[in-house]
Amino acid sequence: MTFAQLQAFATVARLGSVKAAARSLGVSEPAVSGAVAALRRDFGDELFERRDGGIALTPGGARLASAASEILGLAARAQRSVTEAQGAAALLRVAVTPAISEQVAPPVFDAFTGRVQNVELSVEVHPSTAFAGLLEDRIADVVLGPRLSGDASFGTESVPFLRYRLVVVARSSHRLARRREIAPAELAGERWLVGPAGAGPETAVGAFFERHRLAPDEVKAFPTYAAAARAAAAGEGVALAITHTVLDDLKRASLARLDIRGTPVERLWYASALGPDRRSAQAWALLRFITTPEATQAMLARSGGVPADRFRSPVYVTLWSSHRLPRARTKEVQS
Amino acid sequence: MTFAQLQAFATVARLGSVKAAARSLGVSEPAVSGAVAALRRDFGDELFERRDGGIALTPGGARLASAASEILGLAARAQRSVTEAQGAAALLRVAVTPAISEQVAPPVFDAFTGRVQNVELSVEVHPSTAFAGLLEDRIADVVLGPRLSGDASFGTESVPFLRYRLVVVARSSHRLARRREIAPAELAGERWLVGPAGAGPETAVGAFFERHRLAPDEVKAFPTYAAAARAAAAGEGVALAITHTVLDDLKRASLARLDIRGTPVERLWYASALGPDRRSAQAWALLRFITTPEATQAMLARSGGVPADRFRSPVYVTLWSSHRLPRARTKEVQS
DNA sequence: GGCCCTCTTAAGCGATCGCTTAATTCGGCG
DNA sequence: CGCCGAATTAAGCGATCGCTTAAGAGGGCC
Repeated sequence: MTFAQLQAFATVARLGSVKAAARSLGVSEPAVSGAVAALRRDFGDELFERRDGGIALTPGGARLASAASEILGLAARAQRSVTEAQGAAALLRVAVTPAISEQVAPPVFDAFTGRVQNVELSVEVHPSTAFAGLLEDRIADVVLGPRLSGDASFGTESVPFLRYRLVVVARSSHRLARRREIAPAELAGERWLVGPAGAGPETAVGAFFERHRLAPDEVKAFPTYAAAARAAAAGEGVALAITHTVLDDLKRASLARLDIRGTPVERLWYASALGPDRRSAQAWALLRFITTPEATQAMLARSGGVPADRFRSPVYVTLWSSHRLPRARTKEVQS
Repeated sequence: MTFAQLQAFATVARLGSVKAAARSLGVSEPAVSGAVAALRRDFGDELFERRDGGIALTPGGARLASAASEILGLAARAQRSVTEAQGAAALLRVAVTPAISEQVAPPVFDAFTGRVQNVELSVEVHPSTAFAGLLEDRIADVVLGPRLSGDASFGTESVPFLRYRLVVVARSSHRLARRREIAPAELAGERWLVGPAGAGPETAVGAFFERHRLAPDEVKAFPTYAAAARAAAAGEGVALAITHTVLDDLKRASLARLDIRGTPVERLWYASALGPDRRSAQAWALLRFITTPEATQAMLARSGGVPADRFRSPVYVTLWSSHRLPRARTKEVQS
């Protein structure tokens, strides 16, 4: 698989004809046909077949066409981005959990880039289970989320940067809203409204379930934590929320805190990076900055929104891409 | 630029040493060094330099390392995805606007995949300005959003699938909440809360501004439309909202509709695809389905959330990637 | 300076790429 | 059937790839 082959196939898929693709690329027909033949061998898939005048992509061909477009787009972007980077700002790659992405990242990164000169941030959203690999593979310089667990933390350093409290919330008219000291088991029958990360064991909700041996039969995931809280306010169920993000709703009584025993749950978020000797100057700066009162201030200020122009900056945010980390497998990838 | 070269460089960046990378890849040091040298020539960037024992990436090198990881990951995923697709479901690639993505896509796609066998959906979020190119380049089979404009619609077919109304909303205690027949100009001084698409001319908000010659000096963008509505309920400003998504808030009076002259604004969303002869069977199916009462029903049902397991399915969602569409430029990309 | 370690350059070699022209196969159509 | 357009296969050729071994080049460090 080469870039030229992908380019040829992508063009064929786009134009729906080998002949047209050859013309468009300025080469002969067999050149294109040969490139496609090579891909066919590689993938063991016909990719497309002739069908009444035009061509019809096979399922595999459709996937490859999609991937090829993406890869070529990325390659072209890389070209631009590298050449534009001559003497430009250093790139600091940060990975965060979905919760942090929504609830504290925008203001704190805003403050950071305002404070530190010559840094450009790239933020990606990943499940915390991937964090150790991201650091080790140098795909991220800093990760923000729960502390790296046990053996995964080898060679890394974590500093806590924010303490937060989790409470169970529901609509004010909820049957448990006026009760005191409620046993966690009473929540068993509830419908749980969770964020985009779901309720897996690596999430705060999952940990809460595990701790209290809850196994709710109804869990509904929302594309954002704000949407989950909103649904809770609408009476659709209960949610585990970070206190300072729902202060307003509690005050306005559109949400009520359920007084579950064992809550509020206190937790810490950590900033992690590789060891001091394997860490860029920018990573140092972020680790220093994120523990300052200024950063804490920014995170606790009720946000949820960012200025329009800044939000539209070309920050690449990938949600739940089922992204396999690249391993050293030249032969397979390249073949 | 070849995959092998990218692999070599990514490994060097990851391990912080040419020697270690060579060992890891199972080749000699000059092999790795040579691959990096080729990239250096291509990009005209040093990529990294020796720095006290290890190496330090240049800004360009950091960008390339990041891009290389992504490209290799994508390539590996493509391998898997194509080989897994043997006799599998056909892939239907749909592009939607941010608004549709949040407010109608989940239930309708849910209903569609439940109805139509043997289809796998891939949904990407793009600004509607990119739609014509996505169809023409066969990156998307169907796009959902505003009608394709004038010359961009050549060779395509659009069918309207949902009529919706936009109203201006604010907190119930807003100074304009009890007024009638308000002149749009009175909104000039307000702070506008908009969705992730911002307030560009291609958005509904932007069109509203233009129509009434409003040029608000304060526009705040939120990562979701739900968050913007929530902020409006908190009194942070006014928002343009789709009526059926805020029915609950209006009923509970946590939001009030402002009776601006010219509102409600009626608009239509269209499903567009290439002409009938250049369209896959799956695209046909979606275009047919999306105009059925069943689909309309699904879209209007108040949602905002999707079942947990389905949401975690490997649907690739890209938000505001500043993704350049690939053009036929073999020489440059491949060099 | 001398030594070690790491990265880079040089020279060379087989395999593959990417392209060409020419011939062949495939499918629809009168 | 015979024709035609489109796609593929075949054969060949120069350039590049990707790798090797061998020989420089550039720093720390004693």
